Amino acid sequence: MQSPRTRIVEVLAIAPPRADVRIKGWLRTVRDSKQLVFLEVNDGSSMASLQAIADETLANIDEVRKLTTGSAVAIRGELVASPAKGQSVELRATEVEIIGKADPDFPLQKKRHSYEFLRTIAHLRNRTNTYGAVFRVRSKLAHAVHCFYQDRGFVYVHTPIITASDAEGAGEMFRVSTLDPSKPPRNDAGAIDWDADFFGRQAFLTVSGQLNGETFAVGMGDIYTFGPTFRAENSNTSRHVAEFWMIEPEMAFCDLDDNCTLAEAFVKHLVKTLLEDCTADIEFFNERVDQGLLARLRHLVDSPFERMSYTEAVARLEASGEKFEYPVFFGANLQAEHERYLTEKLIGRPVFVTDYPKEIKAFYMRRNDDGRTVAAVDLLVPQVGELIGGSQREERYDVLVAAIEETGLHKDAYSWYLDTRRYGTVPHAGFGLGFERMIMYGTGMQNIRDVIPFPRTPRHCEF
RNA sequence: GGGUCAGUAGCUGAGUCGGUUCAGCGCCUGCCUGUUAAGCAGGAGCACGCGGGUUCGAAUCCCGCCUGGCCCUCCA
Repeated sequence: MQSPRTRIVEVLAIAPPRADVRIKGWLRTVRDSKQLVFLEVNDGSSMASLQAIADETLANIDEVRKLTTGSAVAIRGELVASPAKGQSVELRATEVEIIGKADPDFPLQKKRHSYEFLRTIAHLRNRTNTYGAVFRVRSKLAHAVHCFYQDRGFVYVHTPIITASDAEGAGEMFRVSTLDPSKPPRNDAGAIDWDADFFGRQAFLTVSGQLNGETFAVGMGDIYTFGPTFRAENSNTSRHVAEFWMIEPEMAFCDLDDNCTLAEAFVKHLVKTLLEDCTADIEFFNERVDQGLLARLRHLVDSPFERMSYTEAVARLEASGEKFEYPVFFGANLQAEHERYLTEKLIGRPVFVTDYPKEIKAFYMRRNDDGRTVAAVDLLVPQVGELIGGSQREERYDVLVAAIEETGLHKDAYSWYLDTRRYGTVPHAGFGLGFERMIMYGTGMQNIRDVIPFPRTPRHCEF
């Protein structure tokens, strides 16, 4: 059994003096002189490190003196008020155990590295201030997601990662197969014989748990999913990854308006959690990453999100006089430049855009009475763009079948989905929130590859 | 997939009207100091992404390729 340790976040909260404090962690820096060696130890439990002082009374002081950044140590000593500036307490070591030395070529220095470089050492970057903070925040937010829904009586549903529905229209999918790609079995017609594949049919990684989630909502009431999602799009941008996490609540007896209300409460709850439970980390981001962060987060919590229809959004964009690369007109997809202008310039905070033309949205979205729009909603936020996409679902069987056929899909493939509209159908709605994009918004980090531990993007699947 | 910018020591950058590469940090050695991106002195380390071409001579000009960043498309 290993000897006990106290996490540094807890040690820093102790009122000195306190004898026999034991910590374990990794050295952020070592400053040595003739009599004293200053060891800055971080164990990931907090932004702050603990300074330990070793002197010549230690038997292994010569070894300690030569310790390099990145080495793992266990230190035992007395926690005392620090006589020098820079820290309120420090650990006067009576014992320094060298657990694991770091080779001198440890790549993390005591100075700023570029995010690009740190991505190439994603296995080590959690040992930096920035990424340590990012991943502590990520963990807290994940917990907050569950708290929010569990407190409201939502049921957490584990929708499948592997799916055979290949036509949800949410993007390119990764194929899941056990066939040998160099010599796949062929049928008489010469085509690949998917019947011989593992599932006896084509299978893919899910692009959304929504359709499965819906089936649970219309039976269990309010449900949510929270899991990985996959898109095989060749997207090379700062806000797209091939594997990301998404939260998808789905509510029975719920319309688009209720949907927006929940989404707003959800986002605000996550931001409140950040402000209350991640204070040190958020302050760090506010100082070093995005100076406007704290003000923006506080403002978000206090003010209602804007809501406007797509029709109104188009009208306001047209009236803005702004020159856009892509023209704005009813029926056009809102481009990133339009969305950014809306939320950053025109509104200045998060905005729900609702009721899009049916032609540019998915088949399952509820047809509005005007005959030309559907009950869809996107939540646009400054810096990040689209944070949430959702809709009220088409609960009317005939209308849904017509929409499937209009889209050119085969209704047979959706028989299980259509069953929910045959057996006790009810109005229901839901949305998907991109977890990484939420973290970007909450931390001010500008690249999605820097808020997920090991990002998967086109041509990148290291670690 | 399209566009655009970039690729110089381990890292961050400087250097280009073409003429034997620099600085800081890191690393090694020593000194000094309750230090804190410690300080001081010394040292090792890069022929400049790869391949062609122009030239007496190219990191610096031209062509191709590779890699990365960003933007657009896709969406979360």
